[in-house]
Amino acid sequence: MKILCVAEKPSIAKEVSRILSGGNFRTRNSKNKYIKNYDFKFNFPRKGSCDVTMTSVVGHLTGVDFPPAYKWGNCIAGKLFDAEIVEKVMKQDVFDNIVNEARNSGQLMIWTDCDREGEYIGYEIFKAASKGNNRLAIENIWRSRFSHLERSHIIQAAANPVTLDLKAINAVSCRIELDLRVGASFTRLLTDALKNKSVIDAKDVASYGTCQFPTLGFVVDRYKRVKSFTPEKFWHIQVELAKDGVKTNFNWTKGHFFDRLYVMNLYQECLKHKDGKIIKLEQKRRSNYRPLPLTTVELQKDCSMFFKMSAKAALEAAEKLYNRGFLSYPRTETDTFPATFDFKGTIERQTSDSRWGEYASRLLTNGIENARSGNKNDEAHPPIHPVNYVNINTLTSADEKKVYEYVVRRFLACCSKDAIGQQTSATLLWGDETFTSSGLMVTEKNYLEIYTYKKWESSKQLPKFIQGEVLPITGGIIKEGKTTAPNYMTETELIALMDANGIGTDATIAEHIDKIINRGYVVKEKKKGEIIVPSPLGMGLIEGFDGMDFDNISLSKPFLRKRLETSLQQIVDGTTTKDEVLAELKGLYKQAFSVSNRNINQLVNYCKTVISENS
DNA sequence: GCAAGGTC
Repeated sequence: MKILCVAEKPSIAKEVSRILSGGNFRTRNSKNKYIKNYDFKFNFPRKGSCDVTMTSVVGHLTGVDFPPAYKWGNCIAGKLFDAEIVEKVMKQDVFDNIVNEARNSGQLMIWTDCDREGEYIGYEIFKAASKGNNRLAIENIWRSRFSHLERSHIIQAAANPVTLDLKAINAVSCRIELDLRVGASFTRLLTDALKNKSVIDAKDVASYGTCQFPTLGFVVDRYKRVKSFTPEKFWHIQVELAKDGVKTNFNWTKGHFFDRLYVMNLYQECLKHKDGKIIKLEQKRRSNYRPLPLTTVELQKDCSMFFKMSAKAALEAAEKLYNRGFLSYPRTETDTFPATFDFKGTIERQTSDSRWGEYASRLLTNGIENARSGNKNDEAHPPIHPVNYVNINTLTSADEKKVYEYVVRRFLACCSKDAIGQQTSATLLWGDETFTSSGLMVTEKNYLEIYTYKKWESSKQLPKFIQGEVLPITGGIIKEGKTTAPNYMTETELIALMDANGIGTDATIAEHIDKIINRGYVVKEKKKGEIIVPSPLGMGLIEGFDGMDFDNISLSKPFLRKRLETSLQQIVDGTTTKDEVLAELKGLYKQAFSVSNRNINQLVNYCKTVISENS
């Protein structure tokens, strides 16, 4: 019996082949330069000794589009909500390889990632394989379930296949259809209308996407909050006292008030007392936690914050390092290491480095701390970690140097002890009011020694107060402050917002940000750090849509996309169906489209006004 | 010329 195994990407095909064959496999090339076919023997408990060919695709095999009758210009944009959709092969050479290899195979086994998209890619592989071999039936397809590449886990997965999950496949096909219909119809509507009035160049496209616009919406929303902010004054009491020649400031436990007179009255009462009394002294042990295992989103947030690197550049650098075997797979949502993870071996490979090698050695001698466990798991990939050692001086790209060093330091930090400090705090009673002051002493830096990006330092120490002691107040004043505007959006914050609202995935968040930059909807600006602000066009589009009278929905906010995500999960869980979700969400977007279509001139004129006001 | 999702 011959069994054809197909993974989602070349690296998995190679590694699984190596494990199942015990290293004894033959490699054949395919027409695609990334894809190899591996032949070996393996004993499947259900079939006995089999000839296996293991190969892979490179992500999705097929894409969707409208038939020629619905080409841009051939029909009105609104028609696209109910137009026929055709599937097209995007990578013919990859597709052909599956067709060929399936011809004389008695069994197909899918080894794609254990997530929703992986299930759908499995279905695409099945369809390609059936082209070459019509004896393959979907209900007989083996689907392996594996979440990492540890040997015994892979052997287990090979022995215990399940069937393809049609519910997950339907969920993805629902997403694909909705994104295409909504994206294409709104993009054509916007582009044609804006071009018609010369708001955008003839060569430009004004795209709408279910992820692009909520992303743009976040940026516009923040920008408007900054611009419309009016500071408000507030008042509070601050006290200073001196002991042993050391002056210490105490802060009011009541915080601050916006009513000056009220604060004034309390202050007047305080002033009747010359002395204050230390009524409480406390010593607390403080921990500063080592970081969680690294996900893609965290990597991008940190690289943006620490190195001013765009999310896209960070992911690209990590991908290059992965392709040369230096880092593990860089697209992961998992922040927990598998129980079998080889921490010792991974740390040992870093001991020769001149920057962090000594620390790595010390960890090995003094004991590796168990990494913390987060609560995210994509069931497909482990957290990002260094695989093989590379001296960063030999890397040519500055981004790659930074990303590799960061991943190593982050990993070593994960295996280190938390930082420990002692916090001393004192409470002072002055008249009827209480005030506090505290000092921090970092006693053990631990992970902070290696994770140099983060600062947690000792503050000024408190003098040795004594419980109950009465000390003269050397300064008690009313201080005026004012509320400050929120800051402009940083890329780090934008990534966090998208992640929290389910806009995009670990693999696509960076692309969405990049896209709205390339469309000219937002720009990056240097202003004490890098910020992202909307362009007049981006402002105009969001405010234009927000000004329309939709029925309880918004085209610029993340709610609809989030609702889709929730519905997709319900399809997977079996509590609803693809048809129901499509009917509901397509209906909502279709309504919004017809309102937009009616008011498109208003939107265009509005964009025009905003642009001319800002030029 | 349109989307978002995989991956190289």
